[in-house]
Amino acid sequence: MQLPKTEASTTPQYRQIVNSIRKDISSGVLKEHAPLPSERMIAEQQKVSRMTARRALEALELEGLVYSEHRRGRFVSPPRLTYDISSMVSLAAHTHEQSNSLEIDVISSAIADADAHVAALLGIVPGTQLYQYTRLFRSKGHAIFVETEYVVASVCPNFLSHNLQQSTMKLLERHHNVKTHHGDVRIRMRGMTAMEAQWLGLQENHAGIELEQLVYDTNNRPFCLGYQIWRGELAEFSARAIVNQNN
Amino acid sequence: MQLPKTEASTTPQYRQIVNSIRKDISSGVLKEHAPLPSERMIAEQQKVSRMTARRALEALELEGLVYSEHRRGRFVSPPRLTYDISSMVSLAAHTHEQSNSLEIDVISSAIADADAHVAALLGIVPGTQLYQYTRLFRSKGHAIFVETEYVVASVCPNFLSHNLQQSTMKLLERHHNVKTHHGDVRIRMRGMTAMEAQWLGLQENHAGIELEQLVYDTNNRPFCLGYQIWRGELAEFSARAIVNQNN
DNA sequence: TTAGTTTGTTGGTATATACCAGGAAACGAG
DNA sequence: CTCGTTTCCTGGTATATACCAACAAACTAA
Repeated sequence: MQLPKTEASTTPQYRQIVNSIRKDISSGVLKEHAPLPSERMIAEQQKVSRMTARRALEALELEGLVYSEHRRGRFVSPPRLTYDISSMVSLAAHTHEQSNSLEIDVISSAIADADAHVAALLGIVPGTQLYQYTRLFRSKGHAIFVETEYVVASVCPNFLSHNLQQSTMKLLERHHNVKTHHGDVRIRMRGMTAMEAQWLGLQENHAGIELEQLVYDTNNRPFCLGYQIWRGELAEFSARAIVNQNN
Repeated sequence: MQLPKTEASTTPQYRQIVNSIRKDISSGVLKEHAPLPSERMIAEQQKVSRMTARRALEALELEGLVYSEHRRGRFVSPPRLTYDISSMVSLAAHTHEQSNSLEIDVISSAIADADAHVAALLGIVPGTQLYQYTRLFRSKGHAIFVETEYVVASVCPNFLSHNLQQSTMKLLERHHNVKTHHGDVRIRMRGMTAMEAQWLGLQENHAGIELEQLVYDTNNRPFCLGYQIWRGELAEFSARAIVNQNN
């Protein structure tokens, strides 16, 4: 006798676990940043092997509903933070308006020589002096992205003596008379390096979104290059494309 | 006697395999769209279990260097396709210029009633008639993204009688006198649904990037809502943010 | 009270094994 | 020559097991 193909028999077990947890999240049984049951717990309760429980949790991570902190556990993702690309140069100010207070930690800052890649983008000769600094951005205590910026040193002497826990574009405008005209942004998905993952308290290869920002001054010369790597599940980017100026 | 901690002892095996394959890709030993060795092959050659080989390949997928076609094998990702958000309304035309010929398959098209979510975004009452269609976009024979669009029916009677294998914005402009003014775009990372994965020939939960596009006419009324889900490893999005119009 | 240690938790890595389902190419009969 | 079948290959799912490393909380000695 042929058994009818039910949901239980055709849907992989790990998928069924995914669906059940997803329901708990959307229904509010599990709230944002709440810890999920551990791999071993799920395995025991759902009577599956730990590896199967693990697959389910990893699928939820990829969906963006869940994030994992290295060897601490998995937690429910909060609603995504929307970052408006148009306001890129004043990120700190922008998010402040949204009342998503952004805390900034300076991880490192140094004077460095431009390598071939950075030089090409900034339109300078390799070896030119740059200020290079890396900062970690948090919202409500939770790390969201890491940014590394390269600024041509000649346009802003003694740049690193300033407090970098603020919008550097504003800083440049105020103290170095550098006026931003526009920025070119590129967005792509990629896994995180070991370093980036460590900074964000995640595990290597966590799915992230990279923003490459090349900022031009009013003379149409690029003076700043930035790379942001965002936790993919926590971010969302918005932009406006104008098609017809003259209606 | 204490052994010194070498790369071999501290780096996980699967990471070492990742590094070795990555080298083969960047050095050109493995060219774009070339098949990678199978899980079983790697396991045998590198003397690891199949699961370890699998982990390595999955890590490469997440990095974006490799993609997997459902039960066919894994292949080297080609260079990313850059999609300029500013030119969103004329995607087909745009990519044509880039000589990345874009082939379009219409998966479905129908008349439907707006649900609450779509209605809210389009600023109409739920139940309003819409044209809804789903299209698959390919470049050089390889599927890149799937798009579902919702167009308010009243603005373009008999819309579906046209050939949808072209830019629908241009079509609306030419035949229905709908002039696009601007578009609001949102970009986020998420895993693919079973349906989307099937359309793209991938497996459920493949990491993708979703573009939500809300298109406004010159009266500043939204008339078209679109959702694109891109294969994350193949795409890259560019945009320009203007900060100071008057230099 | 405080600083250090112990213990139990978590996820991370790894092996070996089994069977299933879909794709592809070879084969074989018409 | 063409159409269907067989066979082999692929990744997908699943189990059971083991040990490791990082974290946290409880405990313990100064």
